[in-house]
Amino acid sequence: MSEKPVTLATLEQQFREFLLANELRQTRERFAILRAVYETKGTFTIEDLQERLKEVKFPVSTGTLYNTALLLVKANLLVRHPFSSSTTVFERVYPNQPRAYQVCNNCHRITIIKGQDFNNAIQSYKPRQFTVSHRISYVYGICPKCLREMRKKLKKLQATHPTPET
Amino acid sequence: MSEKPVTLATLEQQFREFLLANELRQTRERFAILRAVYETKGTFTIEDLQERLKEVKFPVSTGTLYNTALLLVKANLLVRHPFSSSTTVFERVYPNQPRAYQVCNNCHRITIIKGQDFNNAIQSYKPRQFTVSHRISYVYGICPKCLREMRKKLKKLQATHPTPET
DNA sequence: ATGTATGCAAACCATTTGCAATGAC
DNA sequence: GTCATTGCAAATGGTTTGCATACAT
Repeated sequence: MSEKPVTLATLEQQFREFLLANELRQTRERFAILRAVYETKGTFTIEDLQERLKEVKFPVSTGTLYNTALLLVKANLLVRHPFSSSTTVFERVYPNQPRAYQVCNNCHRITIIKGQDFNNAIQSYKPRQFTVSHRISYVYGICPKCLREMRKKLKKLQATHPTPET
Repeated sequence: MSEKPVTLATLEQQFREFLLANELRQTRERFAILRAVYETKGTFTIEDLQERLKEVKFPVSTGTLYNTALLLVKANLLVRHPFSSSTTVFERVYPNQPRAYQVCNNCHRITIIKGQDFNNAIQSYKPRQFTVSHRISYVYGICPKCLREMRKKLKKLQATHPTPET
């Protein structure tokens, strides 16, 4: 399957086409932000991005960052994750390889699922009418560590208030 | 496969066990909120929930709503969606049937994917070590309507600034 | 030249927090 | 009776907005 690790040039081209199609301008800021997104491994917040851009000597204002993040999401180059409640968590899109995240609802630890079989299964869905850009899956549950802790607590409590059944 | 439409009683039981295991109290508010979540079809915000609870004559304060929403997420009874930027969008968990959403990044229209084949594919992933509660997938892309509009615009622009290639 | 995008700082509003009062245990 | 939970209202801070300036077209 298509599995080549997308280059920055490809993403820039994609962004350029998007801007063109929507009659938006190709500014230095927008491409600097795209590059920063591309170069950031893993998830990040707007604040992280702003810091990164300062580091590479291309500081961008907060307003512009929010505005551009919105554009990048529309251009299918950036995803918003459902993690955290206060600050929005973003991550760049990996068009060729669908991503799956395992999320522990108790400790909020997040793991990227590697298994190719799972990813292939997700890839297999081909909707009519809808032009797919990328796919993201979340598997929610409890991680082993938290499960152990919860069981321990439950046992302790059952010792205090024993139930008639078993 | 397991496909029975979960009853409120089951969810209450699950919540009760969660509260017990975490040494949290079983208050009227918490169960009223669980019921409101259960009875709300589709996605909703905290504000929506608060309105709903007012309607059923069980008004709950904002702080409590946020607090309980967090607990319900931890208890695997509620999911947070990655939609919208300002207000968080929630939806109740459907433990037996994995959910998939088709999201248009341009107009933000969201469709629930029905196809059983896709859902079965997602179900097939069985991680070792991790206790799965539920699975959610998002297929991002462009809906037919937006695609048509973008193509129209592109064509119009190409007429104005013709490129040498084709 | 024209008008959109940026920077800056103020405004907004969803979410969080603190404290006194309530109610689960 | 004890202490977590609630309600209320104020504080917080992520996100949005408005306007003058810069720059892509």
